[in-house]
Amino acid sequence: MIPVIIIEGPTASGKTALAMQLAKLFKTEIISADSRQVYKYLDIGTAKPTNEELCDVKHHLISIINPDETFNAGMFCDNAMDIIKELSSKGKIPIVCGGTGLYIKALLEGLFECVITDKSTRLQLETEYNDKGLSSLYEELKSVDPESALSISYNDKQRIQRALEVYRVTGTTLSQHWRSQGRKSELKPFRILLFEERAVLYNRIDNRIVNMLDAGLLTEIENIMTMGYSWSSPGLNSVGYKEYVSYFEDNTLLHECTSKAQQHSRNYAKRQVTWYNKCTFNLTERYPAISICIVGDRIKSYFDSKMPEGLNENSR
RNA sequence: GGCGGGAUAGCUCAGCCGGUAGAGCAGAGGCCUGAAAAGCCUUGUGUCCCCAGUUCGAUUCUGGGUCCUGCCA
Repeated sequence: MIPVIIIEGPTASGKTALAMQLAKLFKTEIISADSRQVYKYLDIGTAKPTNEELCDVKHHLISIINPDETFNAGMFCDNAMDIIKELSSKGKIPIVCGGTGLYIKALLEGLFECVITDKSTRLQLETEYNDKGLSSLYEELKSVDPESALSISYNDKQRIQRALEVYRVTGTTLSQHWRSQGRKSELKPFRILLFEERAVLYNRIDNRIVNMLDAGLLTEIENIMTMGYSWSSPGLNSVGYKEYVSYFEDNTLLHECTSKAQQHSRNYAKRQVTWYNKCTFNLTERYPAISICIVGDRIKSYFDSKMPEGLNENSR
């Protein structure tokens, strides 16, 4: 079992700052579990660590793909596991830090075996959706994989298409894949959740968006467009960016876009909190109230006998 | 000043020929197995601006008021 420290929490809860402090304390590196920070050039709006922080502590899975590329939970797991093993072999406890709950769940619990690299089926399903409508796709799912259809809403286009895609490509239903999926995790995680009172968190979020503008968010967007990317690039479909389409394209007032961005960030934070409600953590704390020394000790004693060879010296 | 348009849920607005009212968004709660900052589910009693009139009954019609707003001056 490989020890890893995992830091989770809703947006603007202080994950980056805590990760920095723990990385220094344990002389280790950080693996970002963030579906947006993987994008190059989207720096300000995704609240990436600052250049200074990136120099200070080595970060992984940040700025690794272009705005017109896609990333997913499977790619995250593959990449993250490689890095985790590498760090672990050097006697370091990797710190996984990020707000993309699915990525961390996938890392800890695994995904079923299904590698779909060809995008033609997905495109085909999109065509069928446009031609015949969602209900037709849902009917197909009901006949092919009634079990999955039962748990997927007839309105949930994304999941209906996904379930059909899996079936068409692999010849096996999604529910069957899940049933035969193994759940052997190689990781021994120490999970930390950063929480905050709703009102305080919302306030932080609102301020953060304003600070992003001050930090040059609009210029960042203009630069990305100048590089040849467009609003249809997957990376730009992110909270804190997509709300500004109308500012650039339709002359919508800046403050209207900003208040939308704030609103969507709050919605996002709420969804994250709901997700975390059913996860179990070794430590639940507020930032910056959290004491690094105490957390450090808790982590050390938790891993105590599970430390890889040489780790104890490294962490002192 | 003249001619219009409007006043309905926190916000933007629907309400056909009169029977006390709904959508989207927000808010609240929840779901989540390769798009997850995505996607989805549940949840809507409010002086229908005020006053009078017509009517068995008015948010809905008529008259008067008040306040917004557009065009012309």
